[in-house]
Formats: sequence, structure tokens, C-alpha cells
Amino acid sequence: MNGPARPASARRAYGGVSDLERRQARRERLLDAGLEIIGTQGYTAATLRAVCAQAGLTERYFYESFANREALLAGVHARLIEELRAALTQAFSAGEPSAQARARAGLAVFFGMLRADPRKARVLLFEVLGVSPELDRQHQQAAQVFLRFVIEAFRPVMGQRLPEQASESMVFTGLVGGVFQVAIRWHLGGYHLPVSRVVESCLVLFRALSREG
Amino acid sequence: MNGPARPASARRAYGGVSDLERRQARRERLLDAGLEIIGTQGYTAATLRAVCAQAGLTERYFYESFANREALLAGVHARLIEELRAALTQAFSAGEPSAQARARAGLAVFFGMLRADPRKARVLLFEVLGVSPELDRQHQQAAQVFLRFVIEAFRPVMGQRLPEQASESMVFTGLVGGVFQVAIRWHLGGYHLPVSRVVESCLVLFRALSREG
DNA sequence: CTTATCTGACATCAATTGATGTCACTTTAG
DNA sequence: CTAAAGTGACATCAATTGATGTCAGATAAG
Repeated sequence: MNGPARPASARRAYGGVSDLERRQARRERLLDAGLEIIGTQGYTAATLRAVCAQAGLTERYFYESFANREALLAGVHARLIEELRAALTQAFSAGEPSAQARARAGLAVFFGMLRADPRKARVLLFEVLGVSPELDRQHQQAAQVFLRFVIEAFRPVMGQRLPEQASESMVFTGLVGGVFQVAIRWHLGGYHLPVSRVVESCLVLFRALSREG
Repeated sequence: MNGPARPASARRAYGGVSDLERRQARRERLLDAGLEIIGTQGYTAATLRAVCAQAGLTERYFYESFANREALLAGVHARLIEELRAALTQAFSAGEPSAQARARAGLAVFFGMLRADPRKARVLLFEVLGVSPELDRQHQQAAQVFLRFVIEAFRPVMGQRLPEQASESMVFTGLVGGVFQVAIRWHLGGYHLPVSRVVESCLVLFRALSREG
């Protein structure tokens, strides 16, 4: 699953670039190609030949970096989640620490990223779902990345006044899911509404919940 | 796209069943087979041969009812949405008309249906997404079915006190999306939480919003 | 009974797929 | 220069796909 099985000692540089760097560069090119094809034509269209042609690489190199097609989708998705997580962390550390301000900044980062590159929206909101149980779980884990951000910011201002029957985790899951669904509708509608109004609409939900008692 | 092109006058009964009834029965069997396969193995696994074998029908009959594979998925999804819409309408007309009561009843219907048949959950929450722009739109339209229910029930108790920047439609979309995401997490988690707690968790969001000013 | 319709099991078709292999050419190491 | 390793264009493989066609037997109409 990791390319031609040669002893590491036999690997050498090529074109002035080390073996490791070449491998990483090819992997990046494949991920870029995956984002392009999956994000514009869908996962089904992301065949080996299509992805490798888009990446300008030979089919043989695909299996150097990925075990199969699904692993490519997982890789593309994981890279997007990491990008988002980093951007959120950065935005939070830069702005003021109130729950309101963090929510607004985080939402602006999220919706700004989707609007700037709708291919990412398609991968994050559509393509990753329903492919396999593993990928479904990966999506759910990604959602919990945001869930942690939200809980961290809002638990202090929410108080412990939830009804006994309710599950705090589920309530916040609903909040995150609301943001996702707004994003889906925004994407399908062609991003007509300005980012500020989308953010503000989501903030209504956040604000309502933080006043709940 | 509608089976063997024979003049309607030439069609006759078979096995004591009229032509129309036989066609409808075959279509139902294909939809049942589609739900079974898509709902347990995913849309990709729902090949012509697999679906027809499951339905106990010959491949030729597939095209009598559906133009292609995607049309089958659309049909399965549409039937589920109609089932849900009918159940919601019935629940609403039976219970008391307050927004709270309606929300609770509607959520119980929705989550109860998913738990009773997780295949339906998989089709509604996963498989219908990311297949094609047409199906994405169909999913979005389905979400708007619930959106209408929610808006109808909650606009009166919400008042007109939304911030100017927010979009009422987007706010309610978020609310519906929250319910979806809770359903997704519930499904992926194996339905461990009892329905009542899932419903109650969603109600926190509804209640919070109806107090929003 | 005879004829036309209906049915299901199966054959067929080109196209595409994931995956692996071949081979001439380029680059590096010694 | 020579040998080994890297590269890319392309061939190859069996398997599966969507879609359509064939045909013998079952059923109904007259």
C-alpha cells in the first residue's frame, strides 16, 4: 500500500529533490486533484484515471499515497477539517474571548471558507456522507471538533439549567447541525445571501440558547 | 421510459390483475427493494441486478418504472418524505395546537420513524446527499416541507423581533438542520439515547428560539 | 383451440472500472 | 562510463456496470 517495496536505504534524490519530498509533493497534488474533481463533479466522478490526469501523475503513483479511492476522499476531507480547525483556533486566539464574539468570529471563518471555495463546501457538506460507515464516522468526528469549540465557549454562559431529560451534548449537536444545514441551503442557493446575514442568522440560534434557562 | 411501447388498448389483465395494478405492484416492489439495499448497503450497492434480484423481478421491468438508478433513489426518498409528511399532518391535527405541543409531537413522529426503521434514516440523512445536483435539490425541498411546518407553528410565538441582519428563513432552516444533525448523530451512535431524550434535546432549541426577542 | 400478450430466465453489448504490469527513457551515484 | 533507481506513457487484466435484446413457456381473449 506504500508504493514500490524498496529498502529505504536504496531511495535517493531525483531532480534535486529528496525521496520524502517527492512523495509528499505527489500526495499533495493528488489531494488537490481530489478536491477539484470531488468538489466539482462528485466522488463518483473521481475515478483513478480522472484524478491522476488532473494531478498530472501516472496511475501507479496513486497507490503510493492512498490505499484506494475512498482513502483519497478521506484525505481530502481530513485536510479540509484541519484547515478549518486551524483557522478557528487562530480566530479565537486573536479576538475577544466572549462567547458571542467567538461565535461570530467562528461562523465568519466557516462561512467565509465555503464561499471562497465552494468545492470545499461540496466535500464537507455532501460528498463525505453516505459513502461508507467509516467516512460517515469521520464526518461525525469532524462535527465534534466544532462541537468542542461550541461547548467550550457556551457552557459558561448557558448555565446548568437544561431540562433533565435533555442531553447537553445533543443540544449542542443540534446547534452545530443548524449551522451545517444553513450552510447546505446557502450552498444550494448559490450563495446569494451575504456572509454577514448568514452569520447573523446562525447567531440568533446561539444567542437564544445562551439565554435559555 | 415507460416499458414496452404497446398501445394501451392492447394491454390486458394477467393472473386476475389488471395491467395498471401489476405495474404499480412492480413499482412498489422495486421501491421496497431500493429501500432495503440503499438503506443497508448504500446507493452504490444498489445496482440494477441487485435491486431486481431483491425485488424478485427481471431487469427489464426496472425501466418500466424508473428511467435509471438515480430515479429509483429519488422515488424511494420521495416516498419516505410523503410518509413523513402524512404522519406529521396527522399528528398535528390530532394533538393540541400550541407550538410547543406540535413541536414535541412532530419530533416524536420523526425520530420514532427513524428508530423504527434505520434504513429510512440512512436514505433520508445520508444516501440522498451528494449523488447529483437534482437529488440535492430534492433533499432541500424535503427540508422545506418541515420548514413550513415549523414556521407555521413558531412564527406566532416568535414575534417579529429578529435582528434586522438575520433572515427568518435561514434561522428556521438552522432549526430544522439542528434536528437533522441530531438525527444523524443518533443514527451513527446506534440509537442508544431513548427517543424521549432526543426529542427533549431538540425542544430546548425550539423553546429557546421561541423566547428569543 | 388459436393467437396475441405477458412473464421471467438469461444472453448480449460496449463501456468503464480498480488495479497491476511493461518498457523505454531520465537522472543519480559511484 | 556504468549500473541502479526513478519516471511517465501506456498496455493489460478480470470484473462489473447500465442498458437492451432473445426466447420459450404461461396466461388470457375470442
